Amino acid sequence: MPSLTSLLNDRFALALEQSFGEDFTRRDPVIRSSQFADFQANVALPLAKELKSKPRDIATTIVANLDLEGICETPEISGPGFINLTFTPEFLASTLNQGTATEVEPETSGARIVIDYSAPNVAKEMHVGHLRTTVVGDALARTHEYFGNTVVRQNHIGDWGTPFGMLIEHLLDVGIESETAQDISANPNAFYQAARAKFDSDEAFATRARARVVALQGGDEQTFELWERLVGFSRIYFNNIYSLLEVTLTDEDLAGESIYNDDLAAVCAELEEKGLARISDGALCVFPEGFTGREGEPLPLIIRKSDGGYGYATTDLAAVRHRVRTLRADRALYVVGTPQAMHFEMIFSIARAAGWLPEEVAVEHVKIGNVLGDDGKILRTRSGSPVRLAELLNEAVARAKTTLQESNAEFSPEEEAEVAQIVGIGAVKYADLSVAHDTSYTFDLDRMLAPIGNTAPYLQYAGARIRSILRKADGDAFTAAPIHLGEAAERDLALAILGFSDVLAEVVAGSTPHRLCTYLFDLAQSFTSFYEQCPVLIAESVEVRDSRLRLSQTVLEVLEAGLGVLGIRVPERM
RNA sequence: GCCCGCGUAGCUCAGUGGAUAGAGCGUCUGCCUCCGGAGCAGAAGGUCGUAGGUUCGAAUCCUGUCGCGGGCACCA
Repeated sequence: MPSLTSLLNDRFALALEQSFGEDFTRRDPVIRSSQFADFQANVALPLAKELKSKPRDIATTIVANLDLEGICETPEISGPGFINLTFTPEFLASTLNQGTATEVEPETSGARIVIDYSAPNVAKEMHVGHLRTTVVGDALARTHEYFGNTVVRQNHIGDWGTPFGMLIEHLLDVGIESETAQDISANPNAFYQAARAKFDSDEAFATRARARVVALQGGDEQTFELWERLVGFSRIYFNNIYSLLEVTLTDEDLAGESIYNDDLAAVCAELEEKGLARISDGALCVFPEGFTGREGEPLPLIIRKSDGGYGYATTDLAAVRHRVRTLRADRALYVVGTPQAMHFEMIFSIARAAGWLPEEVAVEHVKIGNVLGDDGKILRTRSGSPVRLAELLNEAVARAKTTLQESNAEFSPEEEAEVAQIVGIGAVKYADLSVAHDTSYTFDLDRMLAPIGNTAPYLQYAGARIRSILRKADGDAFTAAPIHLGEAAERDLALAILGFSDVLAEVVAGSTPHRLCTYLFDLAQSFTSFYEQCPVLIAESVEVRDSRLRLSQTVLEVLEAGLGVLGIRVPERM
């Protein structure tokens, strides 16, 4: 489906050239936002400075040269520099009749996008903090794929480093085949906390743990096998959560810290060779330009600790290198919490300086804001521990089920469970996606599951309603019928449908899934409004009925595609 | 102390230098003889923290200031 904004911008570029000469054809697009209702074009901005600010005259000149025959009503100058455009129903209808609304123009797609998201820790519980990076990252991955890009998912799990000494020793203590060990895959925190407690209180254990870290990093075979067992238990846990969340991550996407172990020495050596790293207080450090610490002194990124060990900074540098060199990224997204902002600025800056990150490769820290409790602090349970993700998701599904039971619809137990899953999980994911990813937001399960407002259930309900209509439509002869847009509500709905490709491109360009949420909510509202005003199945004629059926079906396609790239399903009934 | 981010309706949040700053929730008023009322139509509600500056035009850009959050040497 052609993008309405690019169509208009082409026409405007032509009019600008005819009005003021070639210099103005390569200006910024005139139409920037996709506010299709009361389409407004602002033409003053790119010209004001050169033309001594006579916006109304400029607009008049442009309108005189603007050819929108068959697309819009006569353009109207509605203020200084403002041109009002209204699409004709015929143009909208014929555009809809031409093709598929969910089709994407392949011009800008085809890039390789590496997306780093989720990143839980081995032998640790996932909490709400992981929820957002997982959900947002997965939505971005799906959106890029839908858009036609190749996505390489990277789940940068915490599977390496000092905690593994104590975890492995604890595993040996409780027995590799013991129930306690198996329990990691269901309840990892218990295991981790037990190991931690022993490490803090038992000096002999702590000594063993430290020795075990050395053995692990030194490549000791038996230690490595124990480590693999631990990771294996956790993998089961991760996959259970991912499956509950309906997230696309698989074992093939696992790219934990451990895989960079063999690169760390080389990373350090290369930085030293290039004169970027030097020893400071016994540690090998890089001092990237523009970063200062507490006393205004240059701030180091420590790439090799004074004890010879490596920290996460080195791992992240190795990861950048790997993503460009081996994974051949055109663009890399790091869907990671906001507190890491400075860390990644330093990493990216050093990677550029070291030549690992060429100019043409874009890297982006997609900052994930904190999830807060209603006290405005990071969400925790009453006892002060982070909220367990599994519990939270089960609660959402349980509440969705209760709502279903209170509704009029009759469900079989299987169907009820299925729909509760779709709605409950969809609600949580949508809540994470519908606010800008970098702002922190207040967690409120009741609001997420509300059937009204900008929530997943509202959108799903609109979809289920359309499905209900289509089920009763008795055949699909209407799919070949032409769409006519007689009513204002129909025209508004058509305009909403045609905004899909623009929004999708915007989400891909700016990593902003919440824009898609806003769009879909607006679309669903346009549909319910249309639904109230325009009878579909009981329309006055077969022609109108078929036209409206097809319009409804198109809305469903867009809703499903849009929610689909967000990782949310539309139930058959709810 | 320095750096980064935020401050928009009672609440939760959008807002890409453009018109009279928008949604949702909550509140209030209407609407089921009719395809699914988990809905729809409408109303009230704002000195965009604050003081300056740039601009034809500022919630948006710049400077100061107040408040909140986060970060700042061997954890990740």
